[in-house]
Amino acid sequence: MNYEKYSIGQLAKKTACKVETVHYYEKVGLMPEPPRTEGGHRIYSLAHVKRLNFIRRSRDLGFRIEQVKELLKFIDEPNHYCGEVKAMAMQQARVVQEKIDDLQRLKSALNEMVTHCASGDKPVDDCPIVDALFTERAAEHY
Amino acid sequence: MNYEKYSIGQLAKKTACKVETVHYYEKVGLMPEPPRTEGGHRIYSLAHVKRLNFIRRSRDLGFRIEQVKELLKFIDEPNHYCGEVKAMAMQQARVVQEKIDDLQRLKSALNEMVTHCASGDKPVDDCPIVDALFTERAAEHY
DNA sequence: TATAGAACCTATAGTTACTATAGGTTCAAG
DNA sequence: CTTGAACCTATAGTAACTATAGGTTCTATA
Repeated sequence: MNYEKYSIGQLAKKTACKVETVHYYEKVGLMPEPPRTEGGHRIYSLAHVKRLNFIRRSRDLGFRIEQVKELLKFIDEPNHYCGEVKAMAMQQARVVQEKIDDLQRLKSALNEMVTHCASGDKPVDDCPIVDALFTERAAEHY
Repeated sequence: MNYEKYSIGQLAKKTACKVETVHYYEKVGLMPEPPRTEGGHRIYSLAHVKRLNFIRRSRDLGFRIEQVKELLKFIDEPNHYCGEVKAMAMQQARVVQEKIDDLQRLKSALNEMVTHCASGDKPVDDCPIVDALFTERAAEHY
């Protein structure tokens, strides 16, 4: 009962995705080349809406385009098991956790700098933040 | 007593920065054009080492190149006060906190998906993770 | 001093995941 | 039938580098 057709603009609106991004996803092979009107305009169906939702959600979760391709392969090809998808999700969770840890360290460093800079009315050459930024880096000792 | 001179390769090693990156920083105006040998090779001094350390550390802390330029302006120009630097560090700490929050949400979403996917031996069309990824997005309701 | 090869030089292209632009065509409403 | 929104393709731009090509200079050793 759902044989609705969509223009690329309608597809984009339904998926909170820009038209140019849909073009781009087609170019890099995430979205298939859809049928066209006589005049050459793309015609999409509900399956395309779902697929684009999948892609956008995966991207939002931090999967890179190549990873999204792998996820889509699991869906497009028969004989794949949920475990493969689960493994990718777990791996992605680990990657995200590492990014969080990095950012936490970074924030601590910034906060510490700010705390040491009590007044803010010193000239810049006396600023503890600037001092900290000039500190030589670990690589110094290679 | 420190009038040592460095080639670009030595500078790069001392700052854990690639030679190409130094070229790049010069091109975009973070590093000054240094004196050259007769043959055209760049000659750096300790001041350059310090400046590059400052740049790299700022970048590591998540400042964008344009922000690093502003920080350097505070240092290069007279009559700036520590407070300006402090304000930028505090702003940067806020930006970092926002990124952390985003990633935390993202990780929760991934973990929740993984938890719902108990066994992993189901075919992909039954996978709760795939289901979740197909879920239509908020923008649907625009 | 001659020479080999490491290090340097410039300029350009590639990376990621889009976004923006230009210049032209088609569609749909009135 | 006209108008203007939406569409089309192709190309360039974004951030912050990294990599490559093709050529020159420096420096250590014979």
